[in-house]
Amino acid sequence: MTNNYYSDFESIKRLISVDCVIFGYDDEQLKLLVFKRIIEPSKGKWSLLGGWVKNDESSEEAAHRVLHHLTGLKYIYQEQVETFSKPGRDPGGNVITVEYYALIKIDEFTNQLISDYGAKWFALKDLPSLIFDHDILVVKALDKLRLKASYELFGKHLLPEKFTILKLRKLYNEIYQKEFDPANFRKKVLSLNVLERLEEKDKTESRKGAYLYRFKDVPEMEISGPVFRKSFVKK
Amino acid sequence: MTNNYYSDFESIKRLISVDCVIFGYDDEQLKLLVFKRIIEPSKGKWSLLGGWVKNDESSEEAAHRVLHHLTGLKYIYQEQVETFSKPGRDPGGNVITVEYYALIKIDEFTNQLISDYGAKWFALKDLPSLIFDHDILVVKALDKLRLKASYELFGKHLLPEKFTILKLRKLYNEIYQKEFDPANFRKKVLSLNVLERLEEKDKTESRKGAYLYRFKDVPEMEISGPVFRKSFVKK
DNA sequence: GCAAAAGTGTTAGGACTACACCCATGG
DNA sequence: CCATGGGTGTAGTCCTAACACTTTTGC
Repeated sequence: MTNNYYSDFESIKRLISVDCVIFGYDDEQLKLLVFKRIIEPSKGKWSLLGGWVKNDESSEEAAHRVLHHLTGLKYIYQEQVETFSKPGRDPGGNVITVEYYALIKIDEFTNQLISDYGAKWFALKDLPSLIFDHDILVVKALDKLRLKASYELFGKHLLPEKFTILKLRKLYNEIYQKEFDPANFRKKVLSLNVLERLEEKDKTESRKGAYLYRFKDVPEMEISGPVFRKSFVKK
Repeated sequence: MTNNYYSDFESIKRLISVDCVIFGYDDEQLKLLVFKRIIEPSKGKWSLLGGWVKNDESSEEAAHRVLHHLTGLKYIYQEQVETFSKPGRDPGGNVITVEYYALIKIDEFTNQLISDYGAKWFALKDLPSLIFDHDILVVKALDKLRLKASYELFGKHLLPEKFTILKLRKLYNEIYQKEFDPANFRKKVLSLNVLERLEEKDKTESRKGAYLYRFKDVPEMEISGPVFRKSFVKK
């Protein structure tokens, strides 16, 4: 299928991989899924989920393939972050990596798959040192995540279908490592008009009980400016 | 130098290219430099500046190399945008492209180099259709440019060393395709404290004459939030 | 004097912060 | 009845939009 106008350049072809920074949210903590590497070099050390990009697929497809294979989920939110190509970044070969982050609802898939792969969820602050330049990749993914969460109401892909405003606020607290004011957070979030209140209350976190909300079924939440200004956080 | 732990994967190696969206600002218009393609396929059609990523270099280095070769400039501002890898995106072969945008001060390099390459500056609105997926790459670069210009005072790499507030405002008008209010723009921009007023006036644009400014010599302008809110633009 | 951009001042409104305050209820 | 989160209200602050107004100077 592929033409070969470029057949003179066989010698500068390179291996392409994808690396996935997998975020989950559980136990009121933002967590990352990392893996005990099963191939050399650095076999046995912690790394991000990776995989090769095959000839007949895009990096998006490759990332989706490895994520699907791991989790069994058919839809996984993923977003391209950045591409790393410095020679020597992978001691095993001259590999270019396209980085993605993925958002997983931890409650939706079994831990069986995780243990099969020697994987483990770590809270951000407990994350061990990772191989190669993967520590940098994590920082880049977090930056992108934070940027995204500042431009649109975020949480659809990390929280369960139904959640309280408190849960959402705690997620934001985690992402920005700051305490949002409960009253102001509530008003701001509801004013965005992207949440739908259900006629159901959750009483596990308060005597009074809090309404459950879910994200409205809109194709994409378009907000033409920052959701949260820098000063929206206390102190 | 390179190990070959991955020698089983020779067959999925791919060609990597860089494509550069080159922005310039001249005649009060934001312009793009595009090229008459000199190789097949699509030889003779308009395209972005591209080049192969060699084995011993990163994509950043490759982009810098082709930009330097074109312009003769030793420092060029460039930023990675996104990576495109869909099979078939380049009819000439199975090529993965890392996209960069670059900012050029049009007055700083000769048009000789440009004509040697069959290149031409186009104002955004006059841009012809480009080969492959390059039209999409241009949109992505513009999005990234606009995002950047909303988070920090922008123009250092597009304007001459010395410029008036009017020039800066017209650049912002161009980037956002909107009319900023002269009085408010001035106050906002000066309040950011990143510009230095020179004891020099430019009288070409008004009888009264306007002070020239330049960007202060700070390593990087750190602003922890949007410079311009969405509502900063008129109407 | 007039036009046109430079530059300053002012006012109104919107958004956000901080915090007070009431509500509901399980223990 | 009290502690706790749920939820509402509000004063004050900050930011900015809109626009009036003065300045300067070449023509």
